[in-house]
This record gives sequence, structure tokens and C-alpha cells, in this order.
Amino acid sequence: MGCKSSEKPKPKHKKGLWSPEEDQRLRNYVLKHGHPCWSSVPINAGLQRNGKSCRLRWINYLRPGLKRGTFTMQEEETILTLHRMLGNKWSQIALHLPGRTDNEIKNYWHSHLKKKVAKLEEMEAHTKPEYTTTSTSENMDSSPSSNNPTILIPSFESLHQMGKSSTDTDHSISQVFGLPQEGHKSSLPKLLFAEWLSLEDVNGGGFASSGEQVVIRDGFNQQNSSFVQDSFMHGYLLNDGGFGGEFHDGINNDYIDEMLSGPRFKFEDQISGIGFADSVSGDDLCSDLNMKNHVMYI
DNA sequence: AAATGTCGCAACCGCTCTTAC
DNA sequence: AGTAAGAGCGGTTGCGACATT
Repeated sequence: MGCKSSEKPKPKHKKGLWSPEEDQRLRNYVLKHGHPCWSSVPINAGLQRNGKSCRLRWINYLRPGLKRGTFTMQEEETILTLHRMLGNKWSQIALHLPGRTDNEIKNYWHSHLKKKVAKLEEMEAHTKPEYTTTSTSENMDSSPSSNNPTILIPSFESLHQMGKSSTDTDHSISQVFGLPQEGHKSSLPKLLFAEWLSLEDVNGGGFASSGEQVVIRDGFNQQNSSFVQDSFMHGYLLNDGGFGGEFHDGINNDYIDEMLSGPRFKFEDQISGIGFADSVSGDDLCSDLNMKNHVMYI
């Protein structure tokens, strides 16, 4: 687009890994001239690559601001949440993870998260056979849940049950989520908390307006249901954005029992009171997300 | 120490979408 | 309006590193 056909690069393009010299050439050229037309970049930069390859290399590895290294728990749960909502829309998911590329996220999904999700679902199936979810790995690949009116998530009670029945270490929630164990802070509930978020601005702002809701399913009766929210928020806020030390090796049952015994405070207080946005630590897992409290109890 | 298996990541491929002509 | 070319996206592959036998 915007490129003269006469600028079409010659064939005979080099393939494979990029050398440091090639990287340097491409970086220097793009930083100096930009990339109005990728097909002309390799020619002008003296590279024997095609424009497509140059573009990919720049986007995924050379452009400024890229964050390399291990994904944080917040990034991971953001991916999980967005993937549940969007399916394999890696580029859209990447929009909410500054410094991460779609390719990186895609690779991370296939190499890490996919297995964790599958394992979790398997665990859920064994623990609570009646539990249903729209987010099986199969249907996530083929039909993003953005097409579904309702997003089902595990209930806190089901996790409670899983926690109590997690004598089998292979099914430990910490392991499923790859959480640190033995005295390390765990962030398991953050995943669930993140799933309360609704993305108004993804897919052109379709979520809230399309009536999609996050559902806490089969977990609590009506009188407890508001507390579920509160408890998550409570734990989230008290632990600097995570559920911290009270959760070791999965879920601390005493803590859950305590939470299940009754409400501690109002959800609304947490939003308006101590300043939710200020309380969510670090990069703010939902910095790009519009907080929405679309929770339905059934 | 060598052979084999597994995993993770970088990069390519093919398709669709967008835009200029 | 039709066509061609470029850009962008998601799926897949190939290879190197590491682990296991």
C-alpha cells in the first residue's frame, strides 16, 4: 500500500535466523527512515530479506519498548482472561500487554497456558462433574467466546472444593497455574478476579453493549453471592494485588471458610473508597481495561 | 559420554483485509 | 467497480537448548 510496484524486492531472499549485523542494519534504517513501505525497507537497508520478514523482525524483536523475559503472573492472567473473551486474537490481546508482541503471547499460550487451562479443566471435570464452562481448549480455538452471550467461570466454592480435595499434588491448583509454592505468594484468585473485568474497548467495544456477562456459576446461594465479590476484592486489595501469603500450595481452606462465613465489607466501598486503581499494584493488570462489574449470580 | 526425547522460541507460510490505482 | 499489491494476522514448522535414559 502506497508502494510503487517498481519497488518490489528482488527474489532470492535469505531465510532463517537473523544475524546481529542484519538486525543492526534494519534497526538503523527503520529508526532513521521509518517504514512507510516494508517491501522497500530491505532494499534500502541493504538486506537480502523480504519486506515481510523485515516487518516481523522489527515488530517482534527490534522495535523499542519491547519487554523481554518471563511473563509475570499479571500478564499471564491477563492473557487467560482475554483469551477466554477473544479467542486466538493474539494481536488484540497484545494490545493490552504493553511491550509484548502477538507472536510472543501466542507462543507463550501454546507452550504454557494452554496446558494449564487444559489441566484445570480436567481437574474441574473430576471435582465437579456438573460444572460447565465455555472455555475448553477446543472451542476456544475454533469459536471465541466473544460469540457467546455468557462467559462461565469457576465458582469460588468449586475452587474451595478443589482446595479441600487437592491432596493429590498433581492436581494442586498452584501447580495447575504454575504458582510458586511453599511460602511464596500465590495469585490464584487474581485470575478469577480478572475475569470479572469486561472489555468495552476490545473488538470495537462490543462486550458491554452486547450484553455479555461473567457468571459465577453454581457456587453460592444468593445471600452469599455478593460476598463472593467482596472477598475477592478484599483479598486482592489486602495483598497488593494478589492473594498473597494466606494461600500456600493452592488454597488456604481456613481462610476460605472464614470468607464463606459472611460478608466483610461492600464491594462498592472498595471501588470508591480506598481507590481501587491505586491499589492494584505494578503494571496494573487492567490498565487498558475498563473495569466493569458484570457479575450475574445463578 | 552418547543417543534420544521434549520443550520453547524464532521465523516462515498462507490467508484475509485494506488501500491505491 | 475491479484488480493488484502491501500489510497484518494466526497457524504451523524447524531448530537449538536442555533433560532424560
